[in-house]
Amino acid sequence: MRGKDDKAEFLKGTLDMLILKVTALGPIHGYAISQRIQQISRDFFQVQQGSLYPALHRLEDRGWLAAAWKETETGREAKFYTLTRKGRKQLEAEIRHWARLSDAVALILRTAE
Amino acid sequence: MRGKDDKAEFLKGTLDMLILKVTALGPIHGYAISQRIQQISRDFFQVQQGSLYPALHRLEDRGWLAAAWKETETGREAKFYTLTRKGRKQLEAEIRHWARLSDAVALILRTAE
DNA sequence: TCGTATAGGTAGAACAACTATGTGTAGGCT
DNA sequence: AGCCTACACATAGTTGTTCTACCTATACGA
Repeated sequence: MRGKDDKAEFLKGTLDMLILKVTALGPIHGYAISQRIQQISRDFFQVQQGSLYPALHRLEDRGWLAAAWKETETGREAKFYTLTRKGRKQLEAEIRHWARLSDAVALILRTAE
Repeated sequence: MRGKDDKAEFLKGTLDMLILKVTALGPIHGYAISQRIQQISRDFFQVQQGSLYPALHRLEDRGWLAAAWKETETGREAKFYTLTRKGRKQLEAEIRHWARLSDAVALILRTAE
């Protein structure tokens, strides 16, 4: 069941940016974040729970996300995460960095043999 | 001196692909690989020697690069690395993976707020 | 003679993501 | 009643890449 073709792992460092981006769309709880990332990426990314929750705590510790317990639409308790002002700045910085990085990679991959 | 604006670190996993790509252009020694990557990426990537040599040994161990001591144009002994057939396949796989991954990231970053 | 560039390398720390495992509720199937 | 899946949170321990910091040695120019 695992290892279908490629295992779609994250490049270390991208997960934080993607989580911040998804929370920028509105308050959302952890489990839904992983579903969203999977859906939007058309099943390319599958966020393991052992990656998700440590990442959320990390982002909260850094003051980029704020957490609060609320009820979901299905009546269950869940921790909803909101992007802080600091987190928004961080997200913008990470997006800029990603753009420059992927441009640099493209430059190298584009060099003819 | 370090930490000018962004420190241009590698996303873990990209360095191997970039090294393979540079060796695909022809036999080249380690030190020159790091120069090439820096030049082609317009100084975005700076390959530290503590990243470079472990990576080269890793790639050689996996059979993706073959090494041989030769003389440089300046008359010094250096280890020249050549991409093996297996390494070329690996490079192609990594490029495909990178394309899909950066597409998936773009999908998420593109979602409107 | 001293510093820089070239050329190779290792040791140890940091850190993120993974696998595996745990808790507990709710709902559906047999 | 028993079992499975989905939902929702979480931690422990391992793996692997990259980093900083350090080491050797040659060649060249100031």
